[in-house]
Amino acid sequence: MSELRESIMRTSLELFEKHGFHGVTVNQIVAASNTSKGGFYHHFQSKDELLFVIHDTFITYVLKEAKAANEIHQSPINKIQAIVKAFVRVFDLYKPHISVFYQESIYLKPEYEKQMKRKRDAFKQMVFQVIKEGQESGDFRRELPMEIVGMAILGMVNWIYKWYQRDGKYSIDQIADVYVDFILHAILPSSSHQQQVFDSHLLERPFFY
Amino acid sequence: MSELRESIMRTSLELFEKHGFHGVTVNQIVAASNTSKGGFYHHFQSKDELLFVIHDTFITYVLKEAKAANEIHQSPINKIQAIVKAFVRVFDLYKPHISVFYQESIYLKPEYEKQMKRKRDAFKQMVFQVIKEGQESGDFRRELPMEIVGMAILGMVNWIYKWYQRDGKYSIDQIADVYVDFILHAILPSSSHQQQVFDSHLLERPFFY
DNA sequence: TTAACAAGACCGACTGGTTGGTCTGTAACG
DNA sequence: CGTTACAGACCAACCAGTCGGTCTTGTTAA
Repeated sequence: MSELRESIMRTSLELFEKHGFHGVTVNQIVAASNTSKGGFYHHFQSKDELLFVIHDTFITYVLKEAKAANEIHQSPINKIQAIVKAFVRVFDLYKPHISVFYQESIYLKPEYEKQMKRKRDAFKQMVFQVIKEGQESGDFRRELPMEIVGMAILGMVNWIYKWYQRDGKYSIDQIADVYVDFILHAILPSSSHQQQVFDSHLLERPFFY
Repeated sequence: MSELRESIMRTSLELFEKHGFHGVTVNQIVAASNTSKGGFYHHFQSKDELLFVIHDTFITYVLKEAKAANEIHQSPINKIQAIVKAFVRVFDLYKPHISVFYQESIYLKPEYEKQMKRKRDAFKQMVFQVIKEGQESGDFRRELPMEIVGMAILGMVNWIYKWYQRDGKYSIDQIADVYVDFILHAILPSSSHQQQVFDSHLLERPFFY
């Protein structure tokens, strides 16, 4: 790919994360990328396209990871574990993308917005499906409505972009493990706790206990 | 207070929620509020002040509710239950405020931003404190780091603004009850589950079980 | 080897439209 | 008659996007 194109993306990502899409002008972007208006508009149709590309980069990755996690494992317990772990880890790789994604998605042009919605929904449906399977197989508690549990899980993970910092107190893997433990305790029947928790990777990696 | 001022706030809130702060011009606001530039700037110093007032209205309310819930109850279990319930219910009352709050807070002017941060932090600290108390008293599991658990809870609740709809499948009280159940299962020791769940209000209001 | 040409990459002054905010005027009210 | 509440024409700044032009790189043919 083009050197300059990559540079513009990296630079604008930082700027957008700090000041928001509307808080950054194209002139600022080209200045920070050591290029010009001409250079910018040679590689991007518009400022909006730049916003879209940022969105697409990250959501495409998440979707791919989730599909892989879903196919590799059989039981709902292992599936949800793998999806959550992969999902949480994404925040270490793509935090700037995600910040922009959630802060500015409202400003995507309709055509772009449609594409995003399709991919977002595909991911959401995968999570819902796993929970449903788990409830039907009896691995998960049946008392809790699948949709609310699903949104609770998506919410607690998505919110990570608001507070996670790479040099913070906890590593992304520690956070992922706590989240998995938290979620499994919440959705597994009480009787299977002991067993399940000890089966999980939490014992293999006793970071902070 | 002034009739017009309230009208402007209501109207702009709807517009901001739908199109974002930058997607709405002052002219659109005054048109939708049946007033004029003069009317607007008679009541607000700037468009930014309007954004601030929206933020402040909601966060002040949340803080008040949380303090009340915290003072009324003694045990960490009841406290966390009450705080979560109150917190979730806020999304029914103030969903537009909250949407704007989380989407556009990045654009607050520094002076406004400072005030917001103080109140947000105060709320966060209350949640952290309750979890800490619970872990120290042995009511909550001690294996999970308080900060991560706290952010998980804040995240799953905060995310509600992305999907909750008043005329949706589940009422705000149902959602609140599921969240409380979900959280308590996650943070209570396994042994106390049976007991706790039956103690909670979940049995008093068997909506959908 | 090199001159001629083409095409893509990049430059930056300029513009047209938009937008937050101001200012002068006026009507209602007490 | 002064003060508050509002109206609406106006303005200055800003900003995404354009456009004519230059520079670089690759290709072809003599």
